[in-house]
Amino acid sequence: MASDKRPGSSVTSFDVARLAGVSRSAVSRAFTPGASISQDARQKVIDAANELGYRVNPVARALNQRRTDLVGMIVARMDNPYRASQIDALSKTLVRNDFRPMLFCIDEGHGTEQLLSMLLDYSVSGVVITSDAPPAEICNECAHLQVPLVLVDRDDRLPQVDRISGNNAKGGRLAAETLIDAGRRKLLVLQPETAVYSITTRIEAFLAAAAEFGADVEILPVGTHNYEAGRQAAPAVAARRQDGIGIFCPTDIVALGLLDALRVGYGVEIPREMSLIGYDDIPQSGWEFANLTTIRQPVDTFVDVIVEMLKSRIAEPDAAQREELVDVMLVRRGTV
Amino acid sequence: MASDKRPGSSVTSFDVARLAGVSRSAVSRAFTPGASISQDARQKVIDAANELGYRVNPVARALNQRRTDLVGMIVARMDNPYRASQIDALSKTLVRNDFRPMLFCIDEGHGTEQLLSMLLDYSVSGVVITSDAPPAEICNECAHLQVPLVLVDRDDRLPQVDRISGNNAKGGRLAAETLIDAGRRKLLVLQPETAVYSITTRIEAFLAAAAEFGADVEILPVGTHNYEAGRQAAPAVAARRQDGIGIFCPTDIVALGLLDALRVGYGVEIPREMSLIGYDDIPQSGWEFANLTTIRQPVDTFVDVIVEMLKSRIAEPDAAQREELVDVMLVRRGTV
DNA sequence: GTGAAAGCGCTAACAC
DNA sequence: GTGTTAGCGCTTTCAC
Repeated sequence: MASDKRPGSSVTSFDVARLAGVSRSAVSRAFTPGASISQDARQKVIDAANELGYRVNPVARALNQRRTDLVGMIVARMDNPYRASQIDALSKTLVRNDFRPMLFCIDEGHGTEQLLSMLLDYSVSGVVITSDAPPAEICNECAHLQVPLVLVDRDDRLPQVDRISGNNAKGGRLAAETLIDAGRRKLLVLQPETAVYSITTRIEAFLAAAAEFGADVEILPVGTHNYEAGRQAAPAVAARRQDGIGIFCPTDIVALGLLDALRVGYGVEIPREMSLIGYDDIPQSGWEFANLTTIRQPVDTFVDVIVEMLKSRIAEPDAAQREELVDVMLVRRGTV
Repeated sequence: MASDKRPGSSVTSFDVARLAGVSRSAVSRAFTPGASISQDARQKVIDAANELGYRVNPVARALNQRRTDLVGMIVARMDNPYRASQIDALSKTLVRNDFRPMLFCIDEGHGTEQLLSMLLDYSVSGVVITSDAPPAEICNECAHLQVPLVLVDRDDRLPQVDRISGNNAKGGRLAAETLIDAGRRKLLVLQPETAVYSITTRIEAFLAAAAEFGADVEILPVGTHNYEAGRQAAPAVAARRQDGIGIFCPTDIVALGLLDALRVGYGVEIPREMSLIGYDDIPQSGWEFANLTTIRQPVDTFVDVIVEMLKSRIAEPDAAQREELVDVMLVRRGTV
């Protein structure tokens, strides 16, 4: 039988100790993995705790361990469904691993300072930055204070700051190969001016592969990476509909804007007149209107690795910086 | 000059007190709005604190106030862009109001028990439930433990549990009026089997208004409320293309699935052959392929009210239950 | 392996 | 107003 009285109420380790006939230290030890306590004592404590509905108070524990179970997630561009799905998965995985996710959404490096204090003041167990433009200042601060930090799709290389990204190099090359396999010899790549590490890497790999295959590549700058940016590129792209081009958009959301505007606004037939490939495999890419061929980044693997990294660094704060690459795969649909 | 030494480090109220030449209580008071302290003393404390880079330790504070600044956000269906935008906005607004958002994503009432403990153990300042199927058990627990709770688009009526929803009644009626104004006399509404309060209310209002205007209405059940459900309804809807129907989808994401499948799979011309109206105004509804007429729920107003409710209830835990309705508006695009 | 005692950093009563 | 005194509930030396 569990808690009989107001649950979550003020039953303390003291109460449990008394009922179990042990000291408060014993209670503490019973709930501390790896603590030095006899099997017998532990069982008595557990029983008493169950009877009283006791659970250790994480706030009190945090106060003297100077560490909470909180993990800060810093994220920008939540309007990109890919980000939303990352956060969704990450939140669930953190909880499964006994962490408590805090969510900080930012607008491109805005409100950073306040955020920084917040995280540090709460002595979080770790921080995950999944943001295009996270202030380097936070990264440095965390590294400095020994707060485990995982950077997602970022290229900052700081000692003891772990990194994870999709295999952008492979993805970029895959995109080029796919377009070339489809017979496209003239290639076009949309490059957001606000391009960040992951996108830049994809594009570089794309260019390298294109060069290798002897294909022509042109770069078309676009404002940023969202639907609107892709849409606005449509006139320039439509102007080249005679060329039988193959287009690479380093983010699905941009590809979708372009694709949509191309078809609706210009009646361009894809893939008859041109081929298009995106990156991320967001749900919308599978929608009928889009049916976009793209490169999938497996979100679940991402988050599993993130949490694993967090845990290892908590265990070994001084371990060498780690860097993981998550495999990507081609998702063939109808635009190539 | 701010923190000069390791910031966020172990500078305590004691250090500040010494430097300012006051007691630790004075320091505490200086950082407690409304506390009884002289302007002079406060200033001395503030100065000393700045010099030392002191910030009150929220964990320690939480321990004896038995309340943190944490607010739990419980959310399901994060894959719906409307939800993602709500969370994005809510997270930002909470931070602006000195709360710290924790995010718990759930899969339709899964993993609830663990979640409940979490929130209570951390003595959160409040909980916001933006989830189609949040376990009533959590609601009861919170109400019982005096944890401020705001229900978004839910109909559970518990004492001291505040509620907020869009004006679904107005929205449903608006949808009907819009369709009828466009000359549609035969109406069709897609009703998810998993329909929840907000959706049910919209549909009821829609039906009532339709009846009032003497229009025919048929209800088409669909599995749930996501893109796929809308898509699967396409054959049944396409079968009625001769009838010049006006369709109401109580959620944009469903409308988009239907619309997309109708056009791509059946070549249905909208709004020539039929009219379609959605609900939520998610970004994708403004995309070229969709250009969906819909009912907008202003996310910013939503979150402002949510946070305001949280604050008032923290101030007055025993106040009467409140219920707010956020106004909605018609967004005319091209599907009606 | 176990208990006693001493905090973690802060706030809340209570005198003054 | 202000300082003193006690805790908040837990973990952690340190003896045993």
